[in-house]
Amino acid sequence: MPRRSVTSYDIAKAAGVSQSAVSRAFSPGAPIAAKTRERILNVAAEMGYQPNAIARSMSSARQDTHQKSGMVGVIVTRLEDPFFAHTIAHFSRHLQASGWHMLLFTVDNEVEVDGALNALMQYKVDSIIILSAILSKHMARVCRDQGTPVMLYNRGAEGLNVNSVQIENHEGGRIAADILREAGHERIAFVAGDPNDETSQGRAAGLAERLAEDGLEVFLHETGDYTFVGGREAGLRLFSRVERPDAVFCASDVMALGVLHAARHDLGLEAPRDFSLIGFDDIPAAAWPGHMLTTIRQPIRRMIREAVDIVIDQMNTPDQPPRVTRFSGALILRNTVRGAGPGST
Amino acid sequence: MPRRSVTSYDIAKAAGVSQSAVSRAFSPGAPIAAKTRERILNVAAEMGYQPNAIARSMSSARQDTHQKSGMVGVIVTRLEDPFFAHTIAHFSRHLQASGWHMLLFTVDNEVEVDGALNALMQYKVDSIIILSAILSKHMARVCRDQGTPVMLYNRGAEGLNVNSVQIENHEGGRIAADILREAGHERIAFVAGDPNDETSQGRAAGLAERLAEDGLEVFLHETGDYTFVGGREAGLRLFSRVERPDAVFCASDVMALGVLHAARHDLGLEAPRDFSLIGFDDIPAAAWPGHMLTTIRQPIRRMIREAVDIVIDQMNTPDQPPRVTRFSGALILRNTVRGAGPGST
DNA sequence: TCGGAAACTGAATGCGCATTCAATATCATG
DNA sequence: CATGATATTGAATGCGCATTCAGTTTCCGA
Repeated sequence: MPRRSVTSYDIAKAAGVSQSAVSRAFSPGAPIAAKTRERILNVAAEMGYQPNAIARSMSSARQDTHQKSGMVGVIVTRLEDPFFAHTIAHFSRHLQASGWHMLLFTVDNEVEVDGALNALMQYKVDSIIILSAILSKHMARVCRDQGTPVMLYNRGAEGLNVNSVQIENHEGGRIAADILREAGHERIAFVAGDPNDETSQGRAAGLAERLAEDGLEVFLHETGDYTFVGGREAGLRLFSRVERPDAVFCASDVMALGVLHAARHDLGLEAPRDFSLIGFDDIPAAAWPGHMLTTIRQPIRRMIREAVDIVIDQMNTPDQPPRVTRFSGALILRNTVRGAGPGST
Repeated sequence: MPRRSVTSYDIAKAAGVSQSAVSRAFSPGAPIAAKTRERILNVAAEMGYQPNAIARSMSSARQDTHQKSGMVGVIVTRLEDPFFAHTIAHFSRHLQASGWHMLLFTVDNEVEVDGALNALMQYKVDSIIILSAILSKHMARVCRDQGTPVMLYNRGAEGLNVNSVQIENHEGGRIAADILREAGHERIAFVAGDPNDETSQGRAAGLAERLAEDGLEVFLHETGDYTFVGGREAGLRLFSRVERPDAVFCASDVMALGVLHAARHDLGLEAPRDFSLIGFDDIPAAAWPGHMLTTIRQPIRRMIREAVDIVIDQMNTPDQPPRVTRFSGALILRNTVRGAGPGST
């Protein structure tokens, strides 16, 4: 049952005008008499006509720069993570509010990114946003050659010549170290997400640097895979040692909550009584009454607005140099660091 | 700087063949000599050519049924909710694994659905999946007329003539009521998500029905807006009454966790000592050691596989009658219901 | 009232690709 | 070696729309 959908020609015929007129009726700013436009729009509404976005994009290919598909490609890892879910939700809303649509890819490891990127290029998306994943030099070049702006969110862009918006990881690590040192801790452990990724490494480096200034070293290094379960296991390992850490800094809140639950419910240890704990991100669950996790907050609303603004700006006026923005995390004092409660500042 | 991207013509010229040949080289099953194809693919690889998905979709419009864009439109509400984040993550992976791409829309209320739907139709997506939102009769008709399969996930499709995959809400409510009655509870409160939506209502109805069989009524009705904060506030209201409920059934785990944290940390009440608590969904946080929430699990992997399978099947062979599938929730016994621990079955 | 500018309008064209159709090349048989 | 069958190939075409270009109409001022 080949049901062809209504096209601009059908409307043209019905309204007694040319196809061009119909097209113009739907193009803001196109030269067409107000009355004509209105009549056409009425007919179109009656017949349920909507311009075909695909065809639109096709025909715009003749234009100056390149095709405008109206779509922004977004590549994300670990969408099940509350932090990313929030991030995507915000991206989606912002993009939509500005009239852009989101073509979403989930990837499980950084190798898949290239595949997703390829698919995105095939769809001629007008720009690409990559969350927490690495971009190969090769694909960075390809995108640049195509004139497709790329935004690396939550990752740096050293030598890649693309945009980037991220939190100051190193600085965040320092802040955590600071408050922990102020509280008098000396055996400070670090729980990495993925020890090989830039994010974790930056936070660890900030911590180590600050400790070094006091002649200290990171007491123990653990890995929690950026998950609750991983954090919980890391916590179990950490606290089963003969010499236990007296404070733990986790590269993410989810892992910190894992440590907290492990300590409290598996081992009977309480923060901040028996140890201090700091997370990173400030996800909603960090503020739950039973957690009250002290953490470094990422200003994700501002960060996302910035990322979206940059990308939109570059879609509108191409060939701009890439922009790199870093945001500072803010220490959110709750109840998991000794002597540093919400009121104590 | 109008950088036109490489087209099939460029490859044709470089490989000394016609454009048709290039097209065929990229179409599995097309009549073309193996040697020719190989040569073309090599040239293409060298020149970084990838067929333009948009143009592909355009040209396929001449075919039998309708355009194939290779995209599935997904509309979601409350993406920040862990339950939906998980759901979307699974949808995304499944769809990708089968070679489909996901055009994602986030909507904040059910009115926006129509807008998103319109945008989706403009992009000629090959099918549409709607998560937890209502589809208007009008748009259902439009989609049907266009031949675009629609899947309502987490919502029924009474009188809409579209596909639907959802959990048995009513049955889930009964199961919750059952275990609570077995535990001897009599003052059972219900915390709705949105009291007007089908999901919440179904769960409430199941609860009420089962209680009625014992001559009981739902002790108190509260609303938690499907959020942690909403659940927490509902819990506070519930437990500040002179006559407190002795059990609470929440329409979602997030709200149940809100009730749990409120009871435990704001009021010093403990489950199951002072009251019993059951949630719905079985999100990861329900299993955290500090929560161990008894709940009704949604088999979301199976549900999503089913939803995706139906949709893909209908994209491949159009004009099938809509399918409706209901899944049963499973009671997951953890530690928030009196006398019904994990080992007690 | 008339000429010219400004405002509209329609015919024609191409975006990049898949497909049809006719032509050519290749092959297996008798 | 001839001949029909089969495998490949290229030229031409259209998908639905935006835009260019060449009219055609309308509006002003003189």
